[in-house]
Amino acid sequence: MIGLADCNNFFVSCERVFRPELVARPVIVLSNNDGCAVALSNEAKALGFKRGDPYFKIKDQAEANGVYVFSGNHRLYEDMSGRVMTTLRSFCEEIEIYSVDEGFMFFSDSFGDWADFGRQIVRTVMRNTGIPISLGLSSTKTLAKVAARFAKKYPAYRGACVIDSDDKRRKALELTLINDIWGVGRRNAPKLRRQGITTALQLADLEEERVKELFNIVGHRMWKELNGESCISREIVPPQRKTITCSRSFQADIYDYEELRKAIADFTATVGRRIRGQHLVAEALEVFVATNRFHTSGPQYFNAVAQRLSDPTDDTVELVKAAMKALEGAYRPGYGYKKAGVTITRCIDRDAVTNNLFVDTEERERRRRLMAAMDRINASPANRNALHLASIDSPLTRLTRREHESRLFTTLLSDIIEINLRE
DNA sequence: TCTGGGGTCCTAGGACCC
DNA sequence: TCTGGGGTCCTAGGACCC
Repeated sequence: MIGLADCNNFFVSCERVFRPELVARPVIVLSNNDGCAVALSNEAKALGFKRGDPYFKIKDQAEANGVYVFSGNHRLYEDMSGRVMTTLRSFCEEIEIYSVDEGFMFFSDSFGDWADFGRQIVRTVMRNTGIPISLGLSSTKTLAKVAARFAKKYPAYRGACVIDSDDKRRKALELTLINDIWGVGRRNAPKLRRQGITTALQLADLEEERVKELFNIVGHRMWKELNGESCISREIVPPQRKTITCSRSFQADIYDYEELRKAIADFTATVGRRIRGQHLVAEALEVFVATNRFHTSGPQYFNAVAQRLSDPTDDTVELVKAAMKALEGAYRPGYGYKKAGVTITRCIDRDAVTNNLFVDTEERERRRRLMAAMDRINASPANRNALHLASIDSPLTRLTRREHESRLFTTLLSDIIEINLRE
């Protein structure tokens, strides 16, 4: 049996844990730079607000409706996610952390009443973390996803829905629209509809030969999964990252090259910290800059320039040097840049690197210790970025807007909630 | 004024090799 | 006049996911 545990309106639920008065009230969490709505409570959805709505367009209406608005506090959400996963792990042999708010659970033992067991998991996660989840249980990942949708949609399931017979499977697929299947996106849904396929059951009931004709191997895999044949692999140990990106939109367009250099250096320091945390080194990176794509009246410009590292490295100083070189290639004066970023495009395992014969190993070791010391000091929530390269000057925090940020309730001692006790 | 960020996989086509 | 066949690697773009 495979379970999919999905946190309900996750970012909103995280905020509500520490602001319980917001339960049953409309709440919206915004993306970076307070740009778009990315998480909405059911009450906010009922008012007509949608995921992806630009905040400046809905701001007035949100205020008029008494919607509580938050800037994204991702360090809080990451920590809450860890707590949820820990509880899930205590119920199954293996777990795959699929995203910040979803985990696949793998059970080898059989439990008599799966629905009952599922509800026990849901209740325990709520008790341990304060986060409401929906749990789907079935024989494949794709069917577990379908089940979780039902668990979320219909309160009668009390959080857990099980698809463990062919009858239930067919019924569930009949009620599932093609665009609600995991793996069918906005481009392929219309294609399927043109074939006369509107429900998941119609897709599942196609002849296998017909499926091979119509779709590529992704579609074929999906078809098997819908028919109960599990073929999407479990990823219990997270696979090694292939790319690592840090990019941001800015509050206001940047015209100044020096300002852009600082921002890129800051992004590079972030990917450097992350690459070291995962025991990887970079073989190549890429820097991109872009003007505001919504400003159709002004001149548009986008460019991305790649830069190889002669020696694979995880050293922020080396990475910043390479990024500055790439930026030189990408930058054109005269444009207002709205967005920029850095991607490590080739990550390889640190231990798999063949050392360059001519590298100064003593110097390299000193630098490694310097980076380790810097990471150690910066790791504490209270010291966030206390140490950084002089070229940076923390634009990441300076250049983006976050006017509704909540506190680090779970990781910073000075941010913990206060409770007033009255007689 | 104000429109997110970070990933993966698949496929087609070009470069290159023998 | 006549211009192969087969393979790998890399990259860009598309589609999808959260």
